[in-house]
Parts: sequence; structure tokens; C-alpha cells
Amino acid sequence: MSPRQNTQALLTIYSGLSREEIAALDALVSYKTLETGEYLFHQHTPGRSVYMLEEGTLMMERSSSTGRRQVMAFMQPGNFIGITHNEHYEFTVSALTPAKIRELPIKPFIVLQDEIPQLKENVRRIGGNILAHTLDQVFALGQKKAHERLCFLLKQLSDRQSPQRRHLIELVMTRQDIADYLGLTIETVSRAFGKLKREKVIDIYSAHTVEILDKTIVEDLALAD
Amino acid sequence: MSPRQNTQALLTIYSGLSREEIAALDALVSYKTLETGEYLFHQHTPGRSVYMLEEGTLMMERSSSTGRRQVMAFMQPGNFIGITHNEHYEFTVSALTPAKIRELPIKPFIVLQDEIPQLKENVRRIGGNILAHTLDQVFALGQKKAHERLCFLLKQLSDRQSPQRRHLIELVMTRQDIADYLGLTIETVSRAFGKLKREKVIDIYSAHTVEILDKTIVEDLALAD
DNA sequence: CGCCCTATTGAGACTTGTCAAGTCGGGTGG
DNA sequence: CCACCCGACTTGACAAGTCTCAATAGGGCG
Repeated sequence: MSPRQNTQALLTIYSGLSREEIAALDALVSYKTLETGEYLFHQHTPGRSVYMLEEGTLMMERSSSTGRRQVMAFMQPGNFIGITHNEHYEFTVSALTPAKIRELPIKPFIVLQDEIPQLKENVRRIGGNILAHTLDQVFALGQKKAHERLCFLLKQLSDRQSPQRRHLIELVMTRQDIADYLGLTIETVSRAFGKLKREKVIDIYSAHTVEILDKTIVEDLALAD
Repeated sequence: MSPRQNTQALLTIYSGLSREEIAALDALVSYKTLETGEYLFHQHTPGRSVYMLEEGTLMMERSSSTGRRQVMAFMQPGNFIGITHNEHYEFTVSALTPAKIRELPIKPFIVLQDEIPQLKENVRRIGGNILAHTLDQVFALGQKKAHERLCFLLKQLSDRQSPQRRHLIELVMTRQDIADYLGLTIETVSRAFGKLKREKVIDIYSAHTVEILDKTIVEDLALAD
């Protein structure tokens, strides 16, 4: 929906830093590993760290007391978490697969931004990308039909693969996760998959492995603008 | 949906600055006025300034080549525009009423952030509030029914009024603007108004003036979590 | 007073949600 | 190794919500 291409996979807090600056950053880093289903942190808890995903897939969600749930993002290696929040995390992050995560305590990280202008700029741009992603999602939920929303997700997942593997998509999340991301029910998601398959836009090898047969149509439906 | 209250009306880039620091910021400021319907800037144009709304109401929207439109926000005095973007504006901003706007060129503004830590912190927090608002909208569009989405908007507008006038709401935007903000059609918005009126949750004096009769119900429906 | 634009209301179609039944597949225990 | 079991996914029938199209009402401004 926006003309922005997928530059965000390439942008990290390390972009353009000198060897010494990277070393200064790395001095703050500790590592965390999560098993499938484990939580990185919960909604409404104080946010004291910034995270960078190294391996695996994470899911960011917001749940309500009445049981409604909205998945805000699926995160893949290179993504950042917690860069843009204020004092509390406003969402829960959990692991869809075993995951390896770099953790940086937020206070020294902020101090370091004052010493390294490029780092501050990187953070600014990552924050901009996160907002841009969220605005894309608002557009999708507000304006698109079920099968278009599904293509919106497929395109996002496809764009983050290496160019050779763009067409083959591994869906590590459940249908319920997809439904809650796209603001639909699992049944509607299932029917949207069926519709795309019938129309030969995608092929479905198993519930969690699909191939994009017609990239152009997927993108047209995903953008739908 | 989040526990965050409406603190964002109070937070500006000036918060907690000394007299000298405010003067340094004000040295960058120029003023703009817009008539109803005029544009501040357009989607896909390079972003060279940061803006603060002083008077009036602005609307931020994203439009597609196929004519679909999503309104991302209605902005009221105290709100900031352009703080979180990268090189291009990813949306269009226009005036719903005559408006008065402070403009700060982005480059010196960023330089000043290096000199004034509190300013940098303010910008960080405003960015966090903008993202939080957008996440609220994702939740609303993904999970709520028409009349709940309308209460979501009414609550947002109500929260930004002075405490005495909280119950009386002036809708400066059209039904089409509301529909495009909530991901609905004008007819559905109209029926949602009718439903809330029939149920004595609100009273409708004219198409653009409504009174909240039962604040609790409006909030329950707005949060719906 | 009348015109025009916006909003409301109504009827019917379409999309999505709900409820229920059935299928598939991976994992476990015999 | 096979059969069963259980959770996840799919499919179907129907209900509910929203959209579309059309007609009507209302309000502001000349």
C-alpha cells in the first residue's frame, strides 16, 4: 500500500557503525533463548529492555479481558522489540518456535545513543519502520477483504525470505494466530486459503507449507491500492 | 484496550524544558495557517519538517490508486505530525477546519535533540504515544463491531475535551471521514449512531453535535476488552 | 423559499461469523 | 509397526453483520 519496499529486513541498530561502536553495543548484550510457547514478556509489565531477534519466530499480541485477541506482528530474525515503547510494554511477546534473542538493558542503550549519532539515527529509522508496518496493518484491516488480507500476510512473509525461496512459505503460526492477526475467524482464513488455491494463486502442500504460484496476483491483492 | 490513560494530550516537545531551551526551539519555528480542505502535505512527498498543531482539526489519511481510503487519525491541538517518519511522508494531512500550525525544519530539530536530552526524551515518548494510538486502532479495526468502533472514536474525541465538556462532542468531520477511519461505510456509521441513540447511550442534536448520555457504556463499548 | 449536499433509512445481496460435523496428521502406547 | 487419539484444520449449513443501491429527509446557504 505504500511505495516503500522491504528495506527493513536490512536495517539493524548496527547499520553503519564502526568496529568500536559495535563493540560498545555488544558489551551491553546478553542472550536469551525461548522454547516454543514461552513468553519474552507480558502486556502491562514495565519495559526495561530492548530485544533483537536472532533466530526463530516470535509473535506480538494484545489480549483483552473479554478474551478478544489481536496479533500485532509476527517477528523474524533481524526484527527489534521494545524500541518504541514508553514505560510499559503494551503487548505480549511469545515464541512460535525455539528462539534466540539479544537483550540490551534500555538505560545504557539510551545513553549509548547520545554517544553514537548513527545509532540514534538507526533507532529512529527502525521506529519509523515499525510505525509504517502498523499503518499498513491498519489499512489492511480497515479496507481489505479476507483473501486480500491473507495475501497481505503471505506477501509480508515472502518478502522476508531469501530471493530464491520467496515463493515457498513456511507458516509456523496456527490458523488461529493468522485469524487474530488479520481480524478474521479461523474458518474464514481457511476458506480464504481454499479460494486462493482454487484460483491457482497458491498451492497448499500442507496446512503449514504453501507455495505462491502467481506472485503478481498475490501482490496485487496484498496491496489492493 | 490498554491501561494507558490519556496522558498524551499533556505531553509536548516542550515538556520539562528550561526557558532557554524553549527559546532555542522557538527560534526554529515558523507558522502556517490552513483553510478548511487545504493540505499540509501529501503522501509520498519527502518529509522535511515536523509540525505541531496549535488550533483547528487535521485529518491524516492514506489513499490508494483504486480509490480506497483509510483515515489514520484526527488531530487536535497539541498533536505532532512527522516526528516518526523516515524520508517520505506515508500519508496525506489536510485541514478539517481552519488551522494554525507550528513548523520546525527537521534537520536543525534533530541537531537540537542532541543538545537537549529532555527534548530527545519527549520526542521518544511522543513517538511511543503515536504507536500506541495506532495499535489501539489496529485492535479496534480487527476486533470490534460497528457500534463499538464508533464508541472508540467518541471516547477518543471526548478524552481530548476539557473535563467539563467531556460529554458534548463536536464532530467536525463528515460521515465519510468517520467511515474511512473506522473501516466502515457511511450507511453503517449512520446506523451505528442510530443504534446508540435508540439505546439512549448518546443523543444526537445535529449530524455534527452529539452528547454522551452514558459515559460508562461508551467506554465499555470502546474498550471492549 | 428553494437548491444542493450530506445524512438517514430501507430492501436485498454479499461477506463473514457461528455452530456443528467430518477429515487429516503427528505422536503415543500397545 | 500399527492403531488409536487428540488437536488442528477443513467444510457445510445457517445466522448475523455489513455493504450496495436506491429513495427520502434534513440543513445550510444563496
